[in-house]
This record gives sequence, structure tokens and C-alpha cells, in this order.
Amino acid sequence: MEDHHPIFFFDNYVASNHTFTGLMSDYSASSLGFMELLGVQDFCSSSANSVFELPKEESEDQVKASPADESQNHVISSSVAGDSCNVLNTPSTPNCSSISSEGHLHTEDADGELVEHHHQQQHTKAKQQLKAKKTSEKKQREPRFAFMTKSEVDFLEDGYRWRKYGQKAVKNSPFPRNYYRCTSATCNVKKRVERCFSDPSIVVTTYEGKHTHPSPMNAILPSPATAAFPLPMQFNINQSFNELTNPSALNNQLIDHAAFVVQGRRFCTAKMMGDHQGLLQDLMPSAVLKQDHR
DNA sequence: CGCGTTTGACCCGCGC
DNA sequence: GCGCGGGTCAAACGCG
Repeated sequence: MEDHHPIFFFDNYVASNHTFTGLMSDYSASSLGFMELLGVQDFCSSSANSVFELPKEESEDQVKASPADESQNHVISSSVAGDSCNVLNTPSTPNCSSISSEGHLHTEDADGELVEHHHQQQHTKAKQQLKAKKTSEKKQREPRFAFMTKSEVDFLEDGYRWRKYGQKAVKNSPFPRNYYRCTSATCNVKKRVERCFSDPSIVVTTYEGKHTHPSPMNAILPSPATAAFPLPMQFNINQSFNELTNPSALNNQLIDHAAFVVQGRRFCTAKMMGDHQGLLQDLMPSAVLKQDHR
């Protein structure tokens, strides 16, 4: 491993019992320039249905304030109050089992309108059934985990195979949001990728759900380097996602104490930093700590 | 031909 | 109720 020492900047840190929400920057210059993990946002909480999200405006503000272009020196300002983290009981996308159930309805419509009408009836009926089913089910969003990445490429390789299933324009942004699903048959993990409009160099990637299978690329990924970064817990980011989004993990300190290895570079959560490098030990909401070891 | 992407339509929740 | 915005579907299309 190279002997570069990551320098972390923490802004807008918001602490809660089980979660880390904040922005984290790694200023260690990478000769590869592959990417920099700028933020880690954990959308999971210890209570099952709650989802942590940064309100859009605030997260925009956080990133917006990058000062006059110091290439490597992307400082994220903090004008956000400590409660920038909302707890939402988000209703949404249940694991709907029969969205595509209308396929068998297609008939040879030789009878024109009649068949079409019949088709429509069945169609709407199916929809109503779907709706009834949906409303009766407890709406529950899968755990989500998002991070911001400084990268030139939108789609960051993470070891899994994804199929794009949608693209939407984002309000007030010239950059679209892309929706991906894991291609593995039994796996319903989703991934959302969008570029931050206020800083186009930043890519926001959001994962939702848990992989039910190992990464097909596990074998060729670099192993976490422990020597230069002696942290008790290190994850390869491709493997750690399941752990981070595993509900059982939420009850211990995996979330708070998480370190990532991305392309051989090391990242960790603020708590991890605090405990192991003497930084951020007495975190106040919205605390700002800037250390520059350049 | 199989698999992935594109893209317009549709669905749904939410705020007014 | 209506419009808006986000999320998803699925037919058409492209590519190897």
C-alpha cells in the first residue's frame, strides 16, 4: 500500500445513537485520481421503518458551498443545523409481486373495441387488485445507504451487475437520475445514481435493499489493507454493503464504526475516526472540524 | 437471439 | 381534486 495518509474533513456531522450522517472528505491525493469518497450517509436507523434522509435543499447547500475551485481541496461548508437529519416513515415501494401480471392479458384483438374494452377492464381490475394488495400490505422501504463520490464517471463499479430500468429528470438539475436493479434473479437491490447539480464532480449513489448473493467480483477485489490503517473493522465496500444494511448490524456499532476500502483507498466513518485517531471525540451536532495536514 | 438501455407512459404520494 | 415530482413499467431499440 502506498504511504499516503488520508486527511479527513468532517462537516455537518449529525450524530445519533446508531447512525452516522454527515459528509466526509478524503483529501489524500490519489495518483490514480480514481475517486474520492466525499460523503457517507446511512439511511438506516435502529427502528425498523425509519429512514434517514437529508432534506434536499440542505444537502444541496452542503455541497454548494465549495469554494472557488481548489481542485483537490473541495471544502464543504456547514451552514446546516444539527437537525439536518430527518426521520421519515417513508411509505413506498413495497415488494410488489405482480406489477407485470398483465402480460397474459394480451389477446388477439380481432374484435377490436370489444376485446380492447375487455382488455381494459381486466387491466384496471388487475390494477385495482394490485392497489388493494398494496394498501393492505405494510409499506416498508428497504434500508438505504448512500454516499457521495467525487468521480468523473457516473456509474461506479461496485462488483455487482446492474440493469438500468429508468431515468428521470431531476428537478432543478441538468443531470438525470438513473435507476438500476441488480441483475441477479432473486436479488431486488436497487441503486440510484445521480450527479450533484451544484457540483457536477460529485456523484451521489444510493443503494436500497440487501444483496442475496455474493458479489461476482469478490475474487478480484483488492483486500483491505490493515497495516497502514489499523482499524478494528475494515470493509471492502463491495462486501460491506450487506453488513451495513443488515438490520442486525444496526443494533451494534457497525454503522458507527465503518471503514471502507475503495480501490485500495481507505475511508471510514466519523465515529471511527473519532475513536481511533482522536478526532471528533465530542461531537456536537453540526460540529465542524477541519484538519489540513497537507 | 439474449441481454441491457432508452424513453414515454403510467402510478403514487404529497402538498396546496 | 389537481398538479407536481419521484419512482417504475415495458415496448422498442441497440449491440455483441
